[in-house]
Amino acid sequence: MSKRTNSAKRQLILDEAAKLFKLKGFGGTSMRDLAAQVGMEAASMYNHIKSKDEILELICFHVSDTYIRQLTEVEQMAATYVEKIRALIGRHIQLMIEDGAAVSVGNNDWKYLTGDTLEAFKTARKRYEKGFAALIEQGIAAGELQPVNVSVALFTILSAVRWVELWYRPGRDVTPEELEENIMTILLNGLAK
Amino acid sequence: MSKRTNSAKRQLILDEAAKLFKLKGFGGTSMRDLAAQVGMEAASMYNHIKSKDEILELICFHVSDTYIRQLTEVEQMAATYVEKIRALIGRHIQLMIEDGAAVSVGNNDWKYLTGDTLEAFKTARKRYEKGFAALIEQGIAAGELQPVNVSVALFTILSAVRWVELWYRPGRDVTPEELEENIMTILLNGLAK
DNA sequence: CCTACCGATCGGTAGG
DNA sequence: CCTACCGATCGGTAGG
Repeated sequence: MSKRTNSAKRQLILDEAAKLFKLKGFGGTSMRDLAAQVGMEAASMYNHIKSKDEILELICFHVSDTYIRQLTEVEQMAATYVEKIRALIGRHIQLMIEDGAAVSVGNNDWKYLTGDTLEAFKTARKRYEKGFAALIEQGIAAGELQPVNVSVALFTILSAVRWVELWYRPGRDVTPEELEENIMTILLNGLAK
Repeated sequence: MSKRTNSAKRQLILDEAAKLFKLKGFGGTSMRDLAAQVGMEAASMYNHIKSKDEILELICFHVSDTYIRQLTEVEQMAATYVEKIRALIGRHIQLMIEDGAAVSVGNNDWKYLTGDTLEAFKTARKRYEKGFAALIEQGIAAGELQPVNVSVALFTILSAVRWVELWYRPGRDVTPEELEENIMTILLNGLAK
């Protein structure tokens, strides 16, 4: 039971850290800020985590692991390339709605990682990008997609979806379903009539 | 002549600051880092700028002023809404190619602004968003655009374009013209055939 | 989980 | 434009 309590505290620290990093950036968040949010002294947090850097690592790799798992799921689907891309974008949006703070850290604060950890994160991200790019490339080759530059299409999609994490709140007048449908319409069918 | 020299140094400080903030974030960049990049001691920079916060302000408002000027230009064009939106997206991409570091700071580090300055920046950004949204809304009303949610379309476009600042380098195998054309195709005509 | 504290580094100033 | 330095705050540790 003490173990369950400890790991709950640890998770609380990670969750609050993600929120603060999103709000003020990794560099703009002090361990004293975080401690106040969690409800303990800064020194006490070191019973649950090793360092400020470890917090950043855990959040970043939680996000990149999730992304890669989603890619693997979609790759194994029996579907057209358009359907696969649609499924991957959908999962992307879903993750932002469910875990926006962590995604924000993985998008913006990963650059504060150092050494091997930084390299490992970059590698994970590149792997995801390559997998996504392959879907687009095959979709073009199969005649399902417009013959655009693959890199441009990839980053336009990944980027187009990013604002959700900054914007979406449960109180919005747009439901997650509408949101997903609207974004999908713009990216796949275009805004113009 | 001494005035010209001084303001050139000041500009150099601002340019190097934008690059460093983009690379390491405002919170992760020290005045000593910046001084080393500029080629003087930290203390000496205070002959050219008032504070670290002033540097951030100058960069952020340079960007927001440019955006608002571009919006005004486009609003005064005699053209269809689709053409206006196309023109505004084009200017957006152009600015990122020409002044990517400053745009990055205006996108990511504005949150380190404080007090009235922070409020003024938020107001400028909101003004730009409202102007852009109005173009989309009128485009839908005129039957030129798909009847999507205006906020979703606005942020999808603004966001879709943001990766250019992270990705574009003169050495890329894509020219600025191709880049613009490809992004425009995806956003306006859609990726799917 | 806290009090007390460490060395390092921060943004910025004084004085020349 | 530099040397020398300020008070404040940083991430983190010792010891209980």
